[in-house]
Amino acid sequence: MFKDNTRDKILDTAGRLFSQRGYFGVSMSQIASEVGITKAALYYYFDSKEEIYLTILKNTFSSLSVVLEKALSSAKTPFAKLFNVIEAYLSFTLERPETILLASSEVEMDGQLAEFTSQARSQLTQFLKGLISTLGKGSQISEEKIMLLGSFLLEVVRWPFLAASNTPKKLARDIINLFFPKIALGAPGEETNS
Amino acid sequence: MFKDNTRDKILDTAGRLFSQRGYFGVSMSQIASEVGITKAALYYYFDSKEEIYLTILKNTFSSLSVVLEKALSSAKTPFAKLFNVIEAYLSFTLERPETILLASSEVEMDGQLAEFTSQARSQLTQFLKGLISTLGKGSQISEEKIMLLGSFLLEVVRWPFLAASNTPKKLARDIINLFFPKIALGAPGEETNS
DNA sequence: AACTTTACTTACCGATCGGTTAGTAAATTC
DNA sequence: GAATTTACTAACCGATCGGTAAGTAAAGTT
Repeated sequence: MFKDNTRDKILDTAGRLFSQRGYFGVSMSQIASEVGITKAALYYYFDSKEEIYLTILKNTFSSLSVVLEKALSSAKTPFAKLFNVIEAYLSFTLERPETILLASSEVEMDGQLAEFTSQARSQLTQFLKGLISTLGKGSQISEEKIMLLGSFLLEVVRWPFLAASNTPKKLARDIINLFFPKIALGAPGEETNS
Repeated sequence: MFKDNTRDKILDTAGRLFSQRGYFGVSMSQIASEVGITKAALYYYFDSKEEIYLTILKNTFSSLSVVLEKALSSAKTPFAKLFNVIEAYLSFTLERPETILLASSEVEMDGQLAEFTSQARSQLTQFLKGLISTLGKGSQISEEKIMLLGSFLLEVVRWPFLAASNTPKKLARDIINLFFPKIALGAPGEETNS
């Protein structure tokens, strides 16, 4: 489980620190000393502080999209897919608030960072909209609801008191019940095996 | 509308900068130069960077609580109160995302800051819970819903695409419809006069 | 008119910032 | 076993950080 590869250790440590103190709140020396190397060694693996940050973001979003695609294909009915995706999304984000938080962090981003995060965000929104549209035909689901659900999910990771007292499964159930009260969720169509 | 009082100008400018770049992303020199004074002048009005930050937070939360109390007393029926409070809250936060964002910003806060923000947050949650409990007797409203609504409202300010395409009034209506679908909101009991 | 207070500025402080340069012990390649 | 590559360290860079000390022009007080 723990990495002895230095590059990965840098990314893990930096990710944790960035999420706790923000991009500007973390110094290269801090990262280095927590990893147990010198600051110069960071520049052996990365060209700049920004590159470390960007790498963490990209890794996180690529893991997330794998998880979501897996959840999507692990069920048959549209509503079971939706439930699985929401649950997978919640599990992923609530287990690593550190990394997800980065994407919507305080940094008024320049150049690459801005481009990447806005693209990632709209990609996620698109994914959710597409998913919801597969089941929207029969049960009339308003555009407002979809926007609210999308926002809800994109930001859920910021709710520490929600995360603390609920499992992802329970949260997913509550959210589905709230947004789609017509569907009884006592026994969801499929169980994920994660 | 614009302030020529230097102290207020410092708070306005610093608030905007902090919300864009985070606490650590803003330097005292930046604040000073945007205000049009020297860095040393900041220390004539405030003892430290942290004091500026804290002052902004306190001012914002005290304005907010005034707004909420006013909304609460501007309607008679519980549901009209709820609607007015939600709308007032949305108006307030969506109009000044800069300042509200500070309270849940990236800073892993120490001492005073941590104490203040956690207290403010739980105060808001308590306010909402109290409000909802006044109407929860008749219409059964689950604890889950209340928690979700509280989270929703506390974090709504972070949804730029929601804020961009919706008025506070419309958003408030959508949220009420989502959380309390039984109540027809075509014509809310009272209109606020803000 | 002398004095004090207000609202700043200029110039500086040591510490830390992101980043670089030169070197080196150990492992790998040839 | 000589040469090269890997994975770093020690020492340093100019710039900027939060913060301070001393001074000052203007306004207010007595």
